[in-house]
Amino acid sequence: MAKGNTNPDFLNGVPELAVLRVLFDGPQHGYAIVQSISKRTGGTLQFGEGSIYPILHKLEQQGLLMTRREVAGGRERIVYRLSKRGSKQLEESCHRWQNVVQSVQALIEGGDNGLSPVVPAAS
Amino acid sequence: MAKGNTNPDFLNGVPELAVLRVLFDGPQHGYAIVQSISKRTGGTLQFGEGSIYPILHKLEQQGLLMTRREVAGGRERIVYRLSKRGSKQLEESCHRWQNVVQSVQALIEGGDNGLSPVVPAAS
DNA sequence: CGATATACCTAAAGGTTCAAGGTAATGACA
DNA sequence: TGTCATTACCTTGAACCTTTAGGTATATCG
Repeated sequence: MAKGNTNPDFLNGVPELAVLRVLFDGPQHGYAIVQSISKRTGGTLQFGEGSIYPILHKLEQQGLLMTRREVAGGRERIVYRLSKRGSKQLEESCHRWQNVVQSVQALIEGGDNGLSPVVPAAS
Repeated sequence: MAKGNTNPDFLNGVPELAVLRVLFDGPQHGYAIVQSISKRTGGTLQFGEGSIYPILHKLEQQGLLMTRREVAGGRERIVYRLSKRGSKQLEESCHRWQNVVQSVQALIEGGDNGLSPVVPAAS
């Protein structure tokens, strides 16, 4: 049954970053966030609701998101909006992300240029 | 305790990739691998031995690494070398990594410009 | 009414990484 | 000789995150 393949490739912390980023462009409710992410990445990044909602709740608890109840068409929806601290966190997360990308890139590409090989054998 | 906050997030599957990449440049033993990674990334990526050894064992079990016992200075060391399948896996991992990077980048940068919405504004 | 899409939420499961410890052998030093 | 620091290898326990797969409820359309 549930194959439970958890953290697939290199996505870790990415859903959280995605949520923050999407909300940066304007308030949305959970269901819409899920689809915005998919839409924005051309379907490459598809996080299910089961991944997003827990994050939404966590971020709200941390004060990074504000919520507001809205009624649209008789349906109640919870609209999430980025707080000031949320914006800050987004910036920080982006920064860390770039940092990781750079490091990994250096690792991948930084093959045999310049660096001296590990030859301790002297004595 | 807890997973601490030493290393930022976004590192999932990265240690594995790092191990494969480092070994691509030549056989090494575990301890050296740990330090090679740190050295190559200028200390940005520092995975402890507790992270690396389990990966080493897993990769060996999967046939991606070959081992050879060596005796250097009376000490026995286990030297790991990339297998053919390991090389293939490295290439594939790099590819997936680039893929994720692209997607996230699109998400971060692709605010509301450029991409055509799904609804091409009829009438 | 029944089916579908929207909207929200939770539980169980599984894999990953981390910190922190443990064991040994060597070489240096006094 | 004894001890210290370093190298090398290994294991454990906890905590974390994401996913799958459900569960609930309302509105709209045929």
